[in-house]
Amino acid sequence: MQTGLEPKKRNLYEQVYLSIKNAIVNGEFLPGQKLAEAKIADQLETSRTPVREALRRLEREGLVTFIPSQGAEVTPLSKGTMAGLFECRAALEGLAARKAVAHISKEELSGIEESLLLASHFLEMGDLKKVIEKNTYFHDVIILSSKNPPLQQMMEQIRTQILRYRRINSKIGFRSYFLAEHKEIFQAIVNRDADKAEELMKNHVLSDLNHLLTGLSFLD
Amino acid sequence: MQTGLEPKKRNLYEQVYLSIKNAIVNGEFLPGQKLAEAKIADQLETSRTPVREALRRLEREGLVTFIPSQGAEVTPLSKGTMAGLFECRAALEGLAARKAVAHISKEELSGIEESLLLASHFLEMGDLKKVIEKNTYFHDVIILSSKNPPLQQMMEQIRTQILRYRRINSKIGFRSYFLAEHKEIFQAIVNRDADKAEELMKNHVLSDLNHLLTGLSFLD
DNA sequence: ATTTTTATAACTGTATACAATCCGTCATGT
DNA sequence: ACATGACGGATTGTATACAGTTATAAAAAT
Repeated sequence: MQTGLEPKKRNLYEQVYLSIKNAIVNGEFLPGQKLAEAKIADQLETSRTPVREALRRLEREGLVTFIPSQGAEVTPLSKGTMAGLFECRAALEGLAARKAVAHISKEELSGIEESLLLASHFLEMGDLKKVIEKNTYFHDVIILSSKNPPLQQMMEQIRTQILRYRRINSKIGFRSYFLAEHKEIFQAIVNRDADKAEELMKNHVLSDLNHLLTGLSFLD
Repeated sequence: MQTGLEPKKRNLYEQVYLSIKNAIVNGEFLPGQKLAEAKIADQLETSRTPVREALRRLEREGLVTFIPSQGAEVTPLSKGTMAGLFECRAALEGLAARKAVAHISKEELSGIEESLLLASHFLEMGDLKKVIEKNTYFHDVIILSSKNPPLQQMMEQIRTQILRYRRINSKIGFRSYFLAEHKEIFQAIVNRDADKAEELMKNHVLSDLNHLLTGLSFLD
């Protein structure tokens, strides 16, 4: 629906998709909550059609679960699912690190190097937001430099799902040694040691899982 | 659309989904072919709505690609994508084998053992259809026994995509030693050797990739 | 009081109508 | 001859109407 006053937007369904996605990841829509199409369509001042499409796409990403003839609900959270997601992430991101050794470019490498320095800097400054940003960038580059599109697509799905688990216990600070681990992985890639890069990345991810698990005692 | 004569079907969209999926995997819809919603809706004697939903779901599984404002097309095939898919499969199915060591049940184990014997039998008899069936069963059980739902879901997506590449060169017989590899993996699981099970499974999958690549010289 | 039945409301699933966009063709001008 | 632009057809994107199903709750029966 276009009122004519607002700037014209193409891809209405994309907007709807992003709105719902944010609402879920940020916890405005709670796990298990029912998502009635008409209600959401009203809220976003659009019709049911784009909402349906958006919900289907979110189902694809695991954020929404469809129950036949009963509609969609926000996918519930569980420790078991989280562990499963992290195991997959460890396997796939380990693979990404391995492939990165062969395919990463000079520019990508120096991008990582710079981000590591900046992360150290922001960590000293206590700017956690920026630290997380650089942390994410590190993983972004390695996944991209794997030059494996199916891998990238799967990792994107996994990461959005994992984000929900991070958000619900954002109280937990991050592990102090994650930055040292990043530097080690970086070194392994620079040294063209694929086995080591993969192994370090796997452990890094699984260590992240353990850290997160300690803060989620109330789940399941 | 219901004529009243046919048996009543719920989940019309499910039917549509399966029809299109089969058409793609079996090569009736060719890679790159444009999929006009209205045309398909006519063919299947339904309306555009279920077709749209089915296409979105197929997009999720990588069989269909959407180009904004231009609709859907059958995802093209490429050697690069195939290699990417197999690398992911190797990583994830390796993980599955590792987890199976910890989680597989007595029944699942004897199920595998029996299927291996049957496969040997059918191989001697030259019943390739049955051999492939037992082959698939072997992988099914291991993936299931990983007891990791996200892993299972991803593997399902990967396997349907890979199926397309198998179909286009079904001329290639399978490798004679795949059965021996299955037996080795089975032994590693029985012996509770997680490292070995993972390693063997990875190599098994990558060997499958190499075998398939030789028959696809015309791709890309 | 508890259970069963029935009616109604709410919602999903499907069909169709309408609007916006894209693509190709043909005409016009240089 | 070639580039440019306007028109028309086809197709996607969106809205809405309608049908079928499920859930809810009130009424009836035990």
